This record gives sequence, structure tokens and C-alpha cells, in this order.
Amino acid sequence: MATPTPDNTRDRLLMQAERLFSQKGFAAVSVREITAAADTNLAAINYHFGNKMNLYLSVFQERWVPRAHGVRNFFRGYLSKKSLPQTADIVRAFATAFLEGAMSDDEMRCHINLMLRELTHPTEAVNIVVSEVIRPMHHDIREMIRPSLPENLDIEKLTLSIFSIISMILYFGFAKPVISLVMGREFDPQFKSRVIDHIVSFAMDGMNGLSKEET
Amino acid sequence: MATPTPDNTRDRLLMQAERLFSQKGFAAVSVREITAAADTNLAAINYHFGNKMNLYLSVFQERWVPRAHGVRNFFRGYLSKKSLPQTADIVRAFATAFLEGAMSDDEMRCHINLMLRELTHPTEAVNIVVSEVIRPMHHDIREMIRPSLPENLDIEKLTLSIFSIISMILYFGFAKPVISLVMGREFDPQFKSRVIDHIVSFAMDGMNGLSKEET
DNA sequence: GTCTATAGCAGGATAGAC
DNA sequence: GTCTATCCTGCTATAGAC
Repeated sequence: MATPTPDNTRDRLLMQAERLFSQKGFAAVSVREITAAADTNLAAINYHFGNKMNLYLSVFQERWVPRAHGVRNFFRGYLSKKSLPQTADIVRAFATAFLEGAMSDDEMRCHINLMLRELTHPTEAVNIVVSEVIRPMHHDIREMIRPSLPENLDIEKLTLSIFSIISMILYFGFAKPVISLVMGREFDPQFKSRVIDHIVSFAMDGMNGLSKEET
Repeated sequence: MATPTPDNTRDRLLMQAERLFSQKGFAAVSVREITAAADTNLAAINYHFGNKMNLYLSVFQERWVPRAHGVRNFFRGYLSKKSLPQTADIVRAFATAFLEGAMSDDEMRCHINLMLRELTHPTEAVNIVVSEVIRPMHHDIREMIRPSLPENLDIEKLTLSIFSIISMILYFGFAKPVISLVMGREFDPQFKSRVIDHIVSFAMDGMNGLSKEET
């Protein structure tokens, strides 16, 4: 099975809570709904996590962060096939890790939804998201790309470009339904790889500007 | 005053509802909170809108859509200064309309939050968002840019590029706090105009690929 | 149109048996 | 660790006075 149901109550609660929170948001999910989905009793959340908010934070600590590390490892594994990765390889690895690697569509949607919710409407969990994942991710990419670029490069420009790449990957990840609607095309594997090609070529051309001297 | 308090109860409800829904989301806001903020009684929402969900939809119809049209008008006004707008002008007008034109920071944040929430967690309101705003916006931009591009252009590529531009503008709009955190820099007007310059140059270079012949 | 009062129910949390 | 029973608060929605 892709996601075997844990035999331990605490883990079942975490798993179902993550699924439901990512679909509906913190406020829209009741503890009754979670405990029913996890096939246990109403008191289980308070016993294992103290309260609902603490369960939400635990979802980030114990499920979201490890999965983000999974994406990071997929990204690194994808890159390690190349002996001397060029910038295009790095961007492709990153886009691939998010859009078709590392996990199933549903899992990715769940993962991105939780993150987006925290970015648009921060709770305490945003600190985990930024410090454990977003900041290290930026650091990784920046240091990987930097060697291919001029030494006197404006670091701020590079960082803005990385944000641009992330913005595209996130948007093409979460706005799939809208994109399908506007383009009149299913988001099937063929289209997905077309999107990745687009992101890579758009980003590579976009980053050309980094090497140009500008006053 | 920037946002004069309407003397009519219905409009006060719409105004406060929009503010609160955009900050916390539909489920996290209670009708008590809205009616209190609108300085009226608990029954007012049911009287004027029937129920809470209908109030939410009315916010989109009567406040969100008109404001989106305001952004569109700002965009067009900005462009009309140029007699023959080039693609760079169009992208700059679009980014400027979202990031520093048309409305205050708070109003823009409110506007984008409502939209993002619908894109990531659609309710009935997503139909309004896509059909009234996103689709027409794509159409406008596509038809404006097209004359500067080769006739045999792959329309799908152009559409993907427009999505990329939108993704950057949205991301730089909603992830401001995270960007400030990662870059260690305030999102002041100076930085904002730097961001717009970045988006324009990244997008222009990114779209270079459109003219190139590719098999 | 506006308000008070309240019905009727779902929410999170807890106590205490097993 | 697990469960049932229950508390009490807060919710949406409505009835009916003014």
C-alpha cells in the first residue's frame, strides 16, 4: 500500500489530521471529524496532543518537515546523477522534485496546501516552515548555482531569481485546476513534463540577466 | 478617509465581512464577529443575506469583482500613456497595478488573500474568480502581447509564460513577510520598485524563448 | 429595517471507568 | 491507552417585538 494505516493511534491521528487540515484548514476541521477518520474516540486527541492546536503543530513537526526533507533528498539524488550540474540541471531537479517526483499527486497537494496556508495566513507553524525548510532550501540552491555565475554577482538579484523559480513551481503546483480550466487541457503526465520544460527554459532565460552587467 | 464607513448596514456588513474573511478564512470567522465589527445586531446577516455563505458570495460579487476591475482599469490607464506598448511595458503595468498601484497595501493584501484562498481551497466563489477575472485577464494580456511575437507562435507557450508572470506577481505579493525574512530587508517602496524591476527583467528574458524556433 | 431573545445544535475539552 | 458520558461554551439561524 502507498500509505499503510499505522496500527498506533497517535500516528493514525497525525495522518488523518494532516489530510483533513490540508483539505479544509484548521478552523474548518473538527476534532470529532479527525478522531472518526482515525477510527478512534473523541478523547484521543486531548490524550495524545493536549489540544487541537498542538495536534496541528505536531502535524508540521512530525509529518510535514520530514516530507519536505524527502523532497530535498529527491532533489539531491536527482542531481547526484550529474557530475557537474549546470544551473539548468538544478532548476529541473527542483521543479521535478516538486511536480512529479518524491510523492504522489495527492501527497504533494496535501504538502503544498499546508505550506501555502501558512504562508498566506501564518499561525505558529510558519516558523517551522520558514526556518526548517524555506530558508535552508534557498541556501542550498543559491550555493549550488553561484559557482556558475560571475564572482561579483549581486546576491540580492540571485535571491530574487530563486524566489521567482519557487513562485512558478508553487503556482503550477497549486493552481492546477485553474490552469486546466484556462488552457482547456488535462494536467496529465505529458502536460506536466511540458510544464517542467517551460519552467526550466523560462527560468534559464530569466537568469541570463544575472550575468549581464548593469549599473 | 481612505475607506469611509458606509452609513448603510448592508454595506458595513460587506466591508467588515470582506476584511475578516480575508484575514481568517470563512470557517474561522463567526457571524457574531462580523456583526459586532459592523456595529449592528446578530440578526442582520440573516436579514440582508439569508445566511453566512451567501454573505461570503456577496463579498465576491459586490466587492471583490469590482475591485479586480479597478486593478484592470489601473493597468489599462498605465498602458494608455504609451502609444505603442511593448511587451516590457505590459508586464511592468501589470506588476505595478498589483504591487504598488490601484490600492493600499492592506486593501491589496485583502484582495489577494481572498483570491488565493479560492484558488487553493475552492468554494462556489471560485467560479466567480475564474470566469469574471482570471480568464478575462489572461485574454487581455495574451492579445496585447501577441502582436509583438511571431505569427506562428505556439499559443500554449505564450499562455504558460503568462501564468509564470502571474505566479511571480502573486508570490511577491502574498509572501512578503517570508521574503523579508529570507532577504533580511524591509518591503519598503524602494525594495518594491526593485522587485518590480526584477519581475519585468526576469519575465522579458524568460519570454525571449518564445521567439526562438524549437522543434 | 432593526433589534432582543432564544431555539437548537456542534464545537473543544474533561472526568473517570475500564 | 482507550473509551463513554458529559460539561459548557459558542455557533448559526429564526421568531417576533418595535
